[in-house]
Amino acid sequence: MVCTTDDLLEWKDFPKGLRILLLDEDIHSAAEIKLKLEQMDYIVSAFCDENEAMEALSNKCESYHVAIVEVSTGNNLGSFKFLENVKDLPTIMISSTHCVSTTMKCIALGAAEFLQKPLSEEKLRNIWQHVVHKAFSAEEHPLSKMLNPTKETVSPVLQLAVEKDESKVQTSLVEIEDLTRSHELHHDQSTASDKFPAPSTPQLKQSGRLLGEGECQEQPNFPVEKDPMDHDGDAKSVENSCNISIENITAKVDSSSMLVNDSIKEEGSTSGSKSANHLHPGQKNKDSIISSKVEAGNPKKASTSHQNSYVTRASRKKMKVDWTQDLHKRFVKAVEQLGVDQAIPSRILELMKVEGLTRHNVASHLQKYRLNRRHILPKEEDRRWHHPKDNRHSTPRSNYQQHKPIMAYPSYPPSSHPICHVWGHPSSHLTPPTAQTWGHPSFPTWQTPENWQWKTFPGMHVDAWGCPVMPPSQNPNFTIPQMQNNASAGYQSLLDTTFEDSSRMAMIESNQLAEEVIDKAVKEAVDMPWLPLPLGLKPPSTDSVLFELQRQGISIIPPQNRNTTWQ
DNA sequence: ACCTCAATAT
DNA sequence: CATATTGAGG
Repeated sequence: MVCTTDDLLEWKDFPKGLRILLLDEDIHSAAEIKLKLEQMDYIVSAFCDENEAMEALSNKCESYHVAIVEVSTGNNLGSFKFLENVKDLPTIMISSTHCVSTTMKCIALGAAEFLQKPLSEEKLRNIWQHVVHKAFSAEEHPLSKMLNPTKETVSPVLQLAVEKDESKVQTSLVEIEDLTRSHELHHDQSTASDKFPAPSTPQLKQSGRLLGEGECQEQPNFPVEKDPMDHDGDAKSVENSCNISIENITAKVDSSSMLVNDSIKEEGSTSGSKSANHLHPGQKNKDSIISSKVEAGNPKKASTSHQNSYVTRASRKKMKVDWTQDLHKRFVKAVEQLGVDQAIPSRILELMKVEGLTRHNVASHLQKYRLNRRHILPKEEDRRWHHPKDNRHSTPRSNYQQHKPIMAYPSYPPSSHPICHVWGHPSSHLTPPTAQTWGHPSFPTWQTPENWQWKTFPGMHVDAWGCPVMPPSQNPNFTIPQMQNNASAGYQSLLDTTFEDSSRMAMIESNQLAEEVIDKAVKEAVDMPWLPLPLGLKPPSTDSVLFELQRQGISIIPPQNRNTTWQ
């Protein structure tokens, strides 16, 4: 995004000073257009050579707000190339010939608009709208892309007068007309908002979630992300960055939804608005707008930001984040990347790279996530640890085990490669065939009960909410004897002090990871006796185990073990 | 400033 | 009833 909404809000006489990159092979045409644009107080850099233009772009990436590119009959390729390379920039294609297919192609490639020469002043005057559009849709509200741009962009304005009644929208549109006119006189921030809807940028995003929240048995989980590249983890990120946005977040909003919310977050909130909110908890949400109150309570702020006040305040509507499969996948990925115990909302948020998602959303989700883990893991633990037979032999330590593990996280080092996810961590070669992960009929949406159950299987890497990596169809009861005898055995020597009765270990529904868990726990207990025992243990990922083993100087792990283990 | 937990809303 | 959001406390 070249221009943020904040930028816009602080932009005094907005369209003026907009920096335009103009690319037209015809030097005369270029000069002509440049002149016109400059008459409107735009700042124009004209280029006749696309390479020069692109170079200029790369040199000072951020210094253009919009690009105007001529697509001449002879030079389609160059223009397209340029277009594809500047996706960040709202780009307006111009041409003297009218060709539908060319137009379509341009639009498909991300052009904001296609204008036919000659360019009237009318046409040129409004190009700033694309900047605004970009700013809004790209930055603050990726969500908006799935809504009708017009309606939604208008909404902040409408909110001044309208609650949530669609019918009133019509009437309010009139008001907007007025605003539009008045803005011509003095451009203030209202400009941004009232004219915003204007650009008729086609929305090519075809995906979007059509399904409400109903059953939708079909193939709800078919990766809504049309992004087949996703599986490569990160990397990739063409010019589109790897951020996901709209498609994967579904916000249920009423007509007057969000806009620029985020101004709320940092400065906007301050003490003023916040206290205002708190003072009247009674009416906190509902449909009431709190704008006036806020400004009253905070005169200073009001004065400086009154123009954007409605932009800021109008967004007070809550939007509900629908944690789709993909979102959740990202979430889990992030959490694992950080290490379950070190995963904090802000970091997760960063890693997820989902625009429009707030820290609160993540925190909330994290809360649930942890809750579920705690819920499921102790049960697992109980099953494993609470073998009545052994009570007699129990050392103080093992007595400890009887306490219900409440705190959750073992502190094994974060694994750089999460092993497998239920819904697939496609980058992992260990991932089961895709048919078994997501997209398969037997694995419907993550919201469906099946997926939401915290089934765990011994030895499986615990994903998401403590779900096993493997689809249930796989034999859940497999065991891995080898590990016990090899690495684990050596490893165990470190632990003898604590677990003298290895017979008990054998009894434990022997699977490798259970062993590892124990080993790990005991090791920590041994290493750091002053700390309370790690509670709520879960099977560590293979990576972390290997890491630990290596750290201990044990690097002899027959490769076939891993294969058999995870196969 | 942020994280967590608990309460509350949808 | 489950899940998301809001609010308060650490």
